[in-house]
Amino acid sequence: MSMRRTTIKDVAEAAGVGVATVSRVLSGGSASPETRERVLTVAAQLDYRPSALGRNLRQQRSGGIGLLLPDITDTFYGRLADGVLACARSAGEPVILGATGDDEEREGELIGMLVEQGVDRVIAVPSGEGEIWAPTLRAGLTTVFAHRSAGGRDEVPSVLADDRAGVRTAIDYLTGLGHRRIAYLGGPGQSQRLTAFRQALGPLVDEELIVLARGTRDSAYAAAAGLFQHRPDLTAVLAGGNLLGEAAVLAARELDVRVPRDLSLIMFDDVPWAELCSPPLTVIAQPARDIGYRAAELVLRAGGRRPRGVLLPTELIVRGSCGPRGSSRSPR
Amino acid sequence: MSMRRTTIKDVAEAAGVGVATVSRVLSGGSASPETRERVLTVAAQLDYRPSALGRNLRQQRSGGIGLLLPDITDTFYGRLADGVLACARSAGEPVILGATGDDEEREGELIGMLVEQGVDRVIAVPSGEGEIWAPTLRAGLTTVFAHRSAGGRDEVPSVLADDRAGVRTAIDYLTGLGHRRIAYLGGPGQSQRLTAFRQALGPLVDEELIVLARGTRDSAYAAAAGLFQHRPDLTAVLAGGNLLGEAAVLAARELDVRVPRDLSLIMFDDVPWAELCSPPLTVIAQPARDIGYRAAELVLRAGGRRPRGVLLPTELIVRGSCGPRGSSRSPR
DNA sequence: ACCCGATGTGGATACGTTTTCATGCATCTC
DNA sequence: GAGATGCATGAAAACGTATCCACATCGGGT
Repeated sequence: MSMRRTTIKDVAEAAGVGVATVSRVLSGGSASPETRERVLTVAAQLDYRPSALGRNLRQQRSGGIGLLLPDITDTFYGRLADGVLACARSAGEPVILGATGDDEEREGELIGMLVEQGVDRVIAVPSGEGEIWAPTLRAGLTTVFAHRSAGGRDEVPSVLADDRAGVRTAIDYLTGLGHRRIAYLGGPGQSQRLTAFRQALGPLVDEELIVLARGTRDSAYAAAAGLFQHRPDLTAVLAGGNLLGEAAVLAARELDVRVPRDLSLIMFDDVPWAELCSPPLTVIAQPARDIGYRAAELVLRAGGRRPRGVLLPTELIVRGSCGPRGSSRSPR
Repeated sequence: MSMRRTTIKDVAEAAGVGVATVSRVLSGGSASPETRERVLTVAAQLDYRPSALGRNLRQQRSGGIGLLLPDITDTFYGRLADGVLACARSAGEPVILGATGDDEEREGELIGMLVEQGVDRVIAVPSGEGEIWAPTLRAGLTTVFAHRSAGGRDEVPSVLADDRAGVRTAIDYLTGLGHRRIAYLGGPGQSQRLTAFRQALGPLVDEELIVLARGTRDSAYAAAAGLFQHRPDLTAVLAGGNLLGEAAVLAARELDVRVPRDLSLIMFDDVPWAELCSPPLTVIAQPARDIGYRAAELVLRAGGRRPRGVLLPTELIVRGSCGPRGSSRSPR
């Protein structure tokens, strides 16, 4: 009833050769044409599939590539994951997914699990400053950071969107419309964007208009609502992520702040619903899928090389959520 | 420089026992209290982590669980995946993710890859009627279907949302508002919902008002736009998924069909942006995360048992996209 | 006092693969 | 023609673990 999987031994026997030869033929090693032919036909005939288990044990690594994301529910990371999957599939490599929830401890546990599984190639959106990565990195784990680079760990190549340029064009656009009091709604692990914001705004920057939220919807909403209530004089907001943008739209509606008349809104990340909003949201589009794909490429063809990171362009997509500075909302 | 991982042998040596004993202690087998103690402390001291590679090869299976989804970009599947991840993490099991794109061939390839990896437990949203699953199923793969059940394969337990009830309440709601010409926008692999729609509508059903799209945004938009243009007399639409709903909103806006005045719209699946739409979308919420979690539970504690499937409740969330039947749009 | 069962233990084996090494054979070089 | 060189090949080892089996020890029952 339950028959054993056909192994390399069966193939060798059926083909009348040694197992070594079969292994060589299937791994692209050298073999005489007739032997190769025979082995291949026999293997096909027996529907032989090499067991990854045996191979992994032998070469002390499980081919797969690990993917650690803060939240697979976020469409941005969904698209990123999709890119990774696409590239991995074309390479025939399995992808092991883990959700860190932007929590360093959980991230550490997941890394441990990956190592235990013999995974030696990881793509990650690092949660903290990357201290957790130090020991594993030293142990020889091929790592590529995506979307965020971890502070100190600049030995890890990273695939990033050009946040600096994105923020700059957004700010230029807003100041060009006459805005001066511009707020920034930030999420976790985006120091890059935050400094770019400060830099782009220059002397106009108002530290009180910079609000950071944690990764959850509630936290984002609280941050947005608090900001709007506390500073009715602001006329424009840059949301550093689709979650923040969603919160901003929601809070604005709740507090009767009209967009774009009372408030101009730009959101990082172009999501499908940005067009469905009313008004449609002006966004800074990030090539999420490409980020994932490129990261996978990097981690796959890193043959001991330590490739330089990649910076992908962003694009300002102007829709309807920004307008010229009108009369700022009247303080109550 | 590069030192070998500590193996079970090292632990055995350091503890002065045999490898078998160490293995037993760590696997919860029987051992004398003092031996157990000693082994555990030594193991902790050496920071020993059992290699999944060796274990997998030995017991001819790689603990992990496979997860096959049509599209990880879709927030519904994102939430589903999140549920699976949550459950798997609490069990310490890795999750191997694959995106089928609702394509049977790709699904087959992915199954093959999983089997090759030694994965023997799979959660899948099956693409077709499930014929591809027959051989693998017979080979002893523990499988649970999520969100969809495959036609013939009723030997596979499945975790589903109660589509029938969801469709019924939606239709009841719409007919209660006076609607008679109700259209259905369907996606791939949802025969369940479609038949429920026909059944709930009874004699009112108009086959011309049933439109099926493929899984892509373009296809969904084309279906919606085509439907609206072709049949200006319809007054309500049930979209069988968030992608279809998105397309419907977009097409309606493009064609100057006002919601809910000209057209009432109900969408399957409650997504965050449903509230951001104007008007906010009335939806049939599905417990996507629970579906994933329950499926993972099923597939994890299936100790040879073949558990019965699970049916999870849906909920009609009334927002602002449905209204009483007004004057239908005037045919031009 | 003897036997028997229960219990704890360690040696040995097997899992399927890749890779090293030695062997045999054919071809080339001087 | 003898030695050197190259190539195809198979036997064997190794990867780290779980489990089978044999053995020893101990306690209790007859």
